[in-house]
Amino acid sequence: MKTKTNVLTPQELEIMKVVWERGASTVRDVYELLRKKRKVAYTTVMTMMNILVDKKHLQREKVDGAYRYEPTKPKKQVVGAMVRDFVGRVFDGSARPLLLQLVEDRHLTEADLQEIEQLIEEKLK
Amino acid sequence: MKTKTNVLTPQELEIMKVVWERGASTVRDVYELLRKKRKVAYTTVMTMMNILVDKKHLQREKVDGAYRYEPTKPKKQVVGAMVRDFVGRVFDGSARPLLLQLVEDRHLTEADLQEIEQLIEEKLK
DNA sequence: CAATCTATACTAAAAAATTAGTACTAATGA
DNA sequence: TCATTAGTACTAATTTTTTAGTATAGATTG
Repeated sequence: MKTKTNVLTPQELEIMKVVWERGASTVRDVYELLRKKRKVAYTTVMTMMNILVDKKHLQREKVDGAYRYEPTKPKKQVVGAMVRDFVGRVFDGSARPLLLQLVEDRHLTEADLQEIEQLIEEKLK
Repeated sequence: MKTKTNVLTPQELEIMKVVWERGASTVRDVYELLRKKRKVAYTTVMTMMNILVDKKHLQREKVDGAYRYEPTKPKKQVVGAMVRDFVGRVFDGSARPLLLQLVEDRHLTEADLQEIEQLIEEKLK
């Protein structure tokens, strides 16, 4: 079975976020955490994690009888790919309109804006 | 059939982009355009456009026998919602890390950066 | 050791997304 | 007017995503 995009689906992302945060984890670890937020079956989490192994987002190894899953790629890299995919699809690949939207769109505090400004100045230097 | 997210799927977005660009369009209009880029059946486009009517992204009216479909909401608004959804899912709702990524991530020309800086300055004033 | 619990494999099914075929109707052009 | 074509309705298949049940093998404990 071939996947169309190499980008994480929402549920896959949800699990990856847990594993990035916790580091190497068992299905149970992830299950317990997700369970706090919503109803989900243990086996569902396992299926998802195994799909993520298929997709090379996780790798697993047996430690003391139980499998431990860990990310194959750092979060930054995967999220970066997701951002590029999103910018590609929604803004035809140009980040500028997205930037403009974000800056306009009052989702940022003054401190945020100042930090961005700083960064831009550094870049422009 | 209930949809989980109210956000456009990739294929839906592809069609919406055409209709936002062209304004009120027939299935054939959209079909011809998409066809230039990839193989797709006329009826596929129609199905998608009717799904988009169900989802209230398009509305249609009969003009001279043929249906013409037009967006119910401006592109900016829908894309804004997509950005918010994305930021919510990927960055837990905070736009700042996305901004930082984009600014760092060499997808921007110097001119882009200057424009953003301008905007930020205005905002901060 | 038998009962129980845990992790995993195997299986599968519902829901959503994507794609498209077939048949019917209305317009049109010869 | 009749054959052809364009538009539409109706229907449905395939793929992907999401969710989860059942069975089994190994560990655990009373």
